[in-house]
Amino acid sequence: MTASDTGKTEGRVARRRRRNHRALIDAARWIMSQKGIDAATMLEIAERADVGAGTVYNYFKSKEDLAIAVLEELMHELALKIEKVTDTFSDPAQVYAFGIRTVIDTATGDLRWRQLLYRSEVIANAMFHQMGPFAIRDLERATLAGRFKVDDATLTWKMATHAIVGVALAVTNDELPDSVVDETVVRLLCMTGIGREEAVDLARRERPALPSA
Amino acid sequence: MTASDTGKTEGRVARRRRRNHRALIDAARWIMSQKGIDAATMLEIAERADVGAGTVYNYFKSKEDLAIAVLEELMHELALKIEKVTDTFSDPAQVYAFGIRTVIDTATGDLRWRQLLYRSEVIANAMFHQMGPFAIRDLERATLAGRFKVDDATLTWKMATHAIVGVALAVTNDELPDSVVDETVVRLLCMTGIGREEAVDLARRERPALPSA
DNA sequence: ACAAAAAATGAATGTTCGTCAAGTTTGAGA
DNA sequence: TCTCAAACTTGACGAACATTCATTTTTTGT
Repeated sequence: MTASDTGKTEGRVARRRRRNHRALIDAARWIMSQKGIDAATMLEIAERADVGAGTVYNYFKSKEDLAIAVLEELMHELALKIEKVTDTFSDPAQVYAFGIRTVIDTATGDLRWRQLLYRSEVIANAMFHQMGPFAIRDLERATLAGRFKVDDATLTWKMATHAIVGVALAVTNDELPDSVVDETVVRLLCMTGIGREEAVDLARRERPALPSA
Repeated sequence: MTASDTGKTEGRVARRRRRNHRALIDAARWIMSQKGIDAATMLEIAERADVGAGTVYNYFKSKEDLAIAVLEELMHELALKIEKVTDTFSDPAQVYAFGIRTVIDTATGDLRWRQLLYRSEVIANAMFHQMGPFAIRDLERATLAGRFKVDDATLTWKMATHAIVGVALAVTNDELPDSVVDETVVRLLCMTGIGREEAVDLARRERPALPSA
């Protein structure tokens, strides 16, 4: 029996492997989003994906491995959606502003995301509470002393900064009023060097809805 | 029998409560630092603290609760140590630079910290890989188009930024060479508005050792 | 058609968290 | 000093779970 007898050239096996892989990620994504990573059980995921309990381990080394796959996919999809919407924007600053805003909104408003990011909340909280007050004071002093001014910084770092801060903010706050998100976006935009007034303007501009699929 | 007969006015009970509380945090801290939060078992912690397995739950609602207490204490202690060293600095910019550097160094170099911050690694990684490339590109475009310039930003946000980015960097990289940490500190300092040359200078200055206790 | 290789299966294993009934300590009043 | 109720401690226990593995099923090459 040759490959061409059993199906397409690619082979049934490869196709089934892909189907199972997909089904597992989909199942894990659904369940983990509903109950959080810890509360989701491997058996439940396996059942929903319609495979035996042991089969999961042919596809993912461990529960953590599976959770990573889910997180990566979720973030990748969000990035693509943002990409799609901003494709039509003419102002590149607006593209960026929309991206930040959308990441924050999604992490704040979508309960499924909250569940998945849950654990980082603990760490972000501890950081804010324990290190924050000291660092703020030091920064203020250095600025008052005229030692810190403003200068443009490396793009990569600004990016990392914005993304992480935004999500940390989103995950750390239970009920984030719209006005706070607005102000946050403005402040993050200010860090890019744009003036505050323009940042306010950018943040206020109407935002198209994300594509749902 | 009055309170004064049984010990100090405060009472034996309160004292034992404090002793146990301390012993539990100490034990949890030791064990969680060695094996990570997940691998540390409540029984092991109880044994090391010299209390019954059930007693832990009279002091902490859950394992997570205990882990939070440990994290907060650890970070608070680090903040205090930094405070102590920088007290003698004359240049406030140097105070800040030292703080950043020390947080990064500690999170990178100290295996105990790595263990405790472990889970955020997953999220930070996913963020960097999935959102990073898009955000970088958007930022570049906005900058090339002349839409983003440089301006001073809110102190609080810069603080949050620095702390989180530094730790994310530290936790996300397995073997971080000194030169990379140097460069990182310089970049972070640049974001405060100080010029690059001075940032390099600040980062290179000799750093006193932290107090060990 | 057959046997060897690969994958799937789900019952069994070994741990773990958190609970709880039973026992112990505490300290105010008699 | 003795008594008693409230508060605390204890360790055995139950339920739940991630992961393993011997067995069965499917696939592949000849």
